[in-house]
Amino acid sequence: MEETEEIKSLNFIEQIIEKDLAEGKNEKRVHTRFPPEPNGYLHIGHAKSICLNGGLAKKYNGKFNLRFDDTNPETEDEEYVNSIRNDVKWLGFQWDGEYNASDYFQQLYDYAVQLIKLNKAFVCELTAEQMREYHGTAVTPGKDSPYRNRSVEENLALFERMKNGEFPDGKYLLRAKIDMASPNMHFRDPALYRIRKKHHYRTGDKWNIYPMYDFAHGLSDAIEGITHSICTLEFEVHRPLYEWINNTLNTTYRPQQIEMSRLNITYTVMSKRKLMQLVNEKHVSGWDDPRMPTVSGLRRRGYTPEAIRDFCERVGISKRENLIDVSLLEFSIREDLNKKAPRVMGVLNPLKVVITNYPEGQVEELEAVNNPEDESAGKRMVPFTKELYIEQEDFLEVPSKKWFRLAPGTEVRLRYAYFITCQEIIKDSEGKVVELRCTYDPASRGGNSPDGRKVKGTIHWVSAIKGISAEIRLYDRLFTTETPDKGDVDFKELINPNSLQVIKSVLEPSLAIAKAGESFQFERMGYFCVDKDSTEKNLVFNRTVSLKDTWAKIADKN
RNA sequence: AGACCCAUGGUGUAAUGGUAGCACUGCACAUUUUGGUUGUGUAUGUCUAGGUUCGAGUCCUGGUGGGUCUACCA
Repeated sequence: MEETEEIKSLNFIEQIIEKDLAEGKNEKRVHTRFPPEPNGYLHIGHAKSICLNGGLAKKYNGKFNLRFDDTNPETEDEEYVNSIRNDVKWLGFQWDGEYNASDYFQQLYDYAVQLIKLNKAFVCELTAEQMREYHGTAVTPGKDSPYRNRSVEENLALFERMKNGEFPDGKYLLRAKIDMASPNMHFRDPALYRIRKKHHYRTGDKWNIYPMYDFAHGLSDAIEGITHSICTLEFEVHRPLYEWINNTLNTTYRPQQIEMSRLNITYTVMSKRKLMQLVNEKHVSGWDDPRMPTVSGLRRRGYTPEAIRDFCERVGISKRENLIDVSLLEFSIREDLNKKAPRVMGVLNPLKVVITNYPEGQVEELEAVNNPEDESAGKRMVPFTKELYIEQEDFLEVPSKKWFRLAPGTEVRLRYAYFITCQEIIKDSEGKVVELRCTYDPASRGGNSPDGRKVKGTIHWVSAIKGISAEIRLYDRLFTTETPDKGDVDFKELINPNSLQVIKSVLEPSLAIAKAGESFQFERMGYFCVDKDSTEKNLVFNRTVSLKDTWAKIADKN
């Protein structure tokens, strides 16, 4: 046990933590946090962050906070807070403390006052356009604001009046006094507080000024005693400012910001802004549309927390740009569902089969295994009748040499039932095959012939009279290209028009009592779960993911 | 352009100066009452040029390529 742990390699963040621990840094504490802004639903990139931060706290016997980074009253909302809590919990993580940046508004204000007193901040009244002008560019230094040398007293008075709501939005701005010539743009007297007379979903109308991210985030981390503050790569250039603020204000705790790369997955987009657009412009049915890479969408699609955690583990932690093949996500869910999902038979696209030598009106209950991967799942009975449905794609009038399934004159096994042989094809006026006449071998009951005769193919089936109908929603990737948000065309033009296909199918009767959220493997077809739209009268299933289909690959090649 | 960051098979990630490994994907075979699962095998890799060293994916320098920043968003 001890040995295997030592063999397992550490990611770069774990290496930093173990070094800190070894050096006795932070009183040997590990305290992480997940700091979402409540302005959208969580996606699988957030899930990765939750798994990392929550997992690190668990691994190093530390603490893990959930903190809503609610410093922008214009975009944030309670609805998002609730969905975020729900998603984090569902993923299997329990936070030690739940906080809000808005809990610290008074402390943050006091810190700002302190900064003014240290002559490290000033009230500026340049307009946004003027600011841009004074800001300089990457190659040219900026210019000092003409308001930069106000007295401490004047700054204090102005800042207080900003707080008291004496000025309109945008009139004044509290800025740090650092260095307008710094090559790091974030050091060019960054904005700390802006006037925004907006109702905040938690603090109401109490505040007329709101702190900016750079000011609020590092201080919130310090206030909570966070030791390792993990964020994504785009905040790398903010780190000197993050440290400047905590060092200048001489906070008790000095959390360390560590940046890692974002998660990207092929054939989807992973930015809240773009996901929001898909929702608002009705390209999907909502944040929880099963095609969305949101936690709620994946959940509705039938993904399990275990599969998502496994995926987040597999993608790894690093600082390079990456693009994870969506097949890795599919691997994780297949692996989990393969162990757990009960097997059933469902015919997606039915083709009628009449067993000509089977007694009219007879119903036999045949025994079927619920899960070959899990003996404890037990067995069930499936009704067999003279008229059945099989999958349209399991019959081919002119088969290739590698075809194992049904064709004129060939024999196949009906799973858990009988060997049948196709004797006759019935077509409609357009030449489409609408019915098959087959004979069965009564001696092959259960699926084995006493004479040892072998069949190459086993296909699934459902009794035509005992089967139940259901709506099945088949999902495909939401976009037609691997990286819809790269390149010149607008990502919405790359939406896959066939990402949702709704069909009417027929399922074995045991599924009549399936509950919303339950997952099944429809043998040979894939994993399906009951959608929340499902009712007793109209069963609705989502296809979570198809099974690996070796035959489709062979067929594709020809 | 300036600052910062990154560079290992198709993809992702290990190797912490000493045999380039693992996973996904692909391909092949075996097993199979799911063309599923499982098992076995296999293909493909250290961006480049120098340097340090007995020895470099790892350290140093230059180049190249990619990313980020230049919001009163986070």
